[in-house]
Amino acid sequence: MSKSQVVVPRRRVLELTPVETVACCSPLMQEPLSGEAAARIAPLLKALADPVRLRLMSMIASHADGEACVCDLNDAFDLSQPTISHHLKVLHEVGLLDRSKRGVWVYYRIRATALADLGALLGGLPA
Amino acid sequence: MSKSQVVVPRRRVLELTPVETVACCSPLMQEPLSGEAAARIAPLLKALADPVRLRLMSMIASHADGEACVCDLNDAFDLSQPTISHHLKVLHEVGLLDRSKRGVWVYYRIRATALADLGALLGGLPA
DNA sequence: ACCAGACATCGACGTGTGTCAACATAGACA
DNA sequence: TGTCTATGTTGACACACGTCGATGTCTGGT
Repeated sequence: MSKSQVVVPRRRVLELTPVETVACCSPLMQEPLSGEAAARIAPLLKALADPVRLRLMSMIASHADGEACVCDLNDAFDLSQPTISHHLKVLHEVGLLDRSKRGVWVYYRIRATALADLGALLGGLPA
Repeated sequence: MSKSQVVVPRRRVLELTPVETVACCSPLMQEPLSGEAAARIAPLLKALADPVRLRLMSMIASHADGEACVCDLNDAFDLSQPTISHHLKVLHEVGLLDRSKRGVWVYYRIRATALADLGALLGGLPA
């Protein structure tokens, strides 16, 4: 469990992808969400709220090394390459996927903390 | 395949709200999601992937007794009554909210297991 | 029976979203 | 240089979605 993954330190004040701003919030059930908090979290859920993107996340996450090449993902769906590229972009823009280019190939990797934070927010991780 | 997509995870054969069919699935990261699994889960996330509905869930959940009257919810937003009613319907239809009418008033209640299952699915909580 | 209040439903409008074909870009290699 | 392959981008389309005003449906009280 010591795999190299970028992982962010605790304290940041920078402009970050939306997912970075979620970890702060208490579980959904504890107290009413502010309008701003809801506006920050909703895009993350919206990014996941698509069957194709859900499968993409799942395929990337369960892939060896936790990353997957676009070429592999393309073949797994009966959709055009631009469509897959679009979905990956959506997931990347909200901060759920990291993107790294090696040679001609592009690899996507899930941000472990992102899903964990979202899950905790919904399920109320007992900790 | 043969029937409609009833797909019983365990023993249940009833017609159930979509949320009932989620609990069976292993965390997102464990193995690639099947097309059908993704198609079942996505609507749940889509229901939550809206700032207003997120706040509605949060307000209901954090309310005393875990339920809230529509009249209270209406006042908390700067939206028309039909709009709130619509959002509540969406959440109810996917099985995230229970609905009970007492007198003239309608009360909505969170399905605790629903959010927990979703959270576990995303965050990997091994419940 | 009637009226008033609490919610739901309907129809319509503007906007957002998933998808594709066509095109653009960027490495690798001869 | 030029060509091939892997991805991203653009423009366009149909469809879904959030919102509203108007209307319908209950229920309780007068």
